[in-house]
Amino acid sequence: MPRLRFAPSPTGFLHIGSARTYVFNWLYARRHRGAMILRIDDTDVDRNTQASLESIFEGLRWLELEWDELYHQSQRLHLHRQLAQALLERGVAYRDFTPPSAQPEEKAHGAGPWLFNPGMRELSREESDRRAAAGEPFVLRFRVPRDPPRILRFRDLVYGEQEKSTADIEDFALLRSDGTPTYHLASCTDDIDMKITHIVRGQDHLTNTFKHILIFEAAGAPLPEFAHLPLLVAPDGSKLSKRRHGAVVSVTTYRDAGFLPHAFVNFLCLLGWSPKDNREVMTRQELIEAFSFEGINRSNAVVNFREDDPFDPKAVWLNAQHLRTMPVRELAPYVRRTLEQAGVPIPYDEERFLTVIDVIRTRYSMLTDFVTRGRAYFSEDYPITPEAQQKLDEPGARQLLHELADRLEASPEFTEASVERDLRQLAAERGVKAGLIINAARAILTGQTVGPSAFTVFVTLGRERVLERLRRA
RNA sequence: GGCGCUAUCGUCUAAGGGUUAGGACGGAGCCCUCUCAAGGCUCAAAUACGGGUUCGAAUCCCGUUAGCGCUACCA
Repeated sequence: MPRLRFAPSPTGFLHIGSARTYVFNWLYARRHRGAMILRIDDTDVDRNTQASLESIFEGLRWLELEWDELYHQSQRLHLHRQLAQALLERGVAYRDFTPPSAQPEEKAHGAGPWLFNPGMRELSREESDRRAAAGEPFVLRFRVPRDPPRILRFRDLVYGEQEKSTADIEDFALLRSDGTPTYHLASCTDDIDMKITHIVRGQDHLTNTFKHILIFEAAGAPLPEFAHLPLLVAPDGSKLSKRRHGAVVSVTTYRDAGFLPHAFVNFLCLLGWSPKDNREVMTRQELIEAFSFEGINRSNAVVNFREDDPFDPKAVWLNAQHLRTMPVRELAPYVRRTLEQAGVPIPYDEERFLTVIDVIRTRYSMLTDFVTRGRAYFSEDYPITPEAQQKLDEPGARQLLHELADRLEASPEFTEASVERDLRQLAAERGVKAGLIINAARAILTGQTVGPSAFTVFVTLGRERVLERLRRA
């Protein structure tokens, strides 16, 4: 059974790129009936924050992609140290007593890459033990094979055959001088211990993978499959960052803007992945069934936002598609929650509520549209736009609306057909175009000049509210 | 600097030796129409550049350029 993991470090809010990584992991896990593991990689105590941790859970819960197991790396430090100790004992790791941050600028223009600190690889075990026992601080480094170097290879599920010489890999740190594990050590230790079968992560880890292979080998553990994902970038090709690009990179921004979690997931999937059959609007189940690493492409994907419009037009379009086509019964709870949060009343029983949603959702693209553009369908307290005001101010319009109210009240029925008949008859008798009354009616009934068919609006609102509003005109 | 990855319409992508290089979003237009959407139809829009291999290259190879990643006691 496949075991996948998503391992965010709680050093910032949940990033849209991280969310996509989670989605791909989840999709593969579900597709192959595997386990989805959420592991909080909180080994960098200086940068971890509680707010960030909460943002991750909040964001992931909103996506509605549940995980099966949860771990905190900080509670597993003993395992990391255990492996570090074993590697030291076996001689594949060594202590480096060089003080930190000696020459930061020398590296910048240096001719070759830094590989290790001189003298430290050759320290005898006795001297190393003695200095450590004396309390001298050290970092534990991996002794990367050098004489002769080795060619490391693996087959990435997305990027294909990869190889790199150990001559180009520095003796990376395993343990910091305060004894805490670095990312490489902690991550590999846990991946081994949790029996992770597929490591699916950002392409920024592609070259790190060689270090990880070294650790896996040294630990005597079988290699998992690796699949690296192209990165999400800003329109100028730079990587997405909160500082430069603001709220667009945070998943809570999409939630607050009225995206359906499901549509957002759909959008994320389309960034760097394709089912290759031209399908785009897909349900969760369709995504699960269609997902495979072969469909992932290898170049970075641009999230197409702008200063004045923070959302990728395709994301908005996808949201509209889902909003309009998903079973109305599934949509209703989201609409209800959105209205409740905005303090808008819902004067309907469940069935009527569904009908109203079904009528108005055909022109909406965001959940928030229900509280803004759809306000008049729920509340008596709705604004009249200037355009709508104009329709009402047409000569004779108000008088006609009042007359219409009387006729509708007297009419034996109140259906789309009957309302249309009554209205058109009134227009004919008064010698005006039906459009005049229709547009004025929509204006007073909804506060807007745009929306569903006016006759549908009449019936949707119900006779009582219609009469009251027409007479108020 | 070293090592690695990538390059198809503005954006997301399909085509992986033979297609008028396909679809979608966005844009323009037409139809429909009580408005606005939706829907239908149409248009504009791409293989980074230079070499090679081949009867034939977006596709394979080399180079250039550009972007990105790694090169930390961050992850």
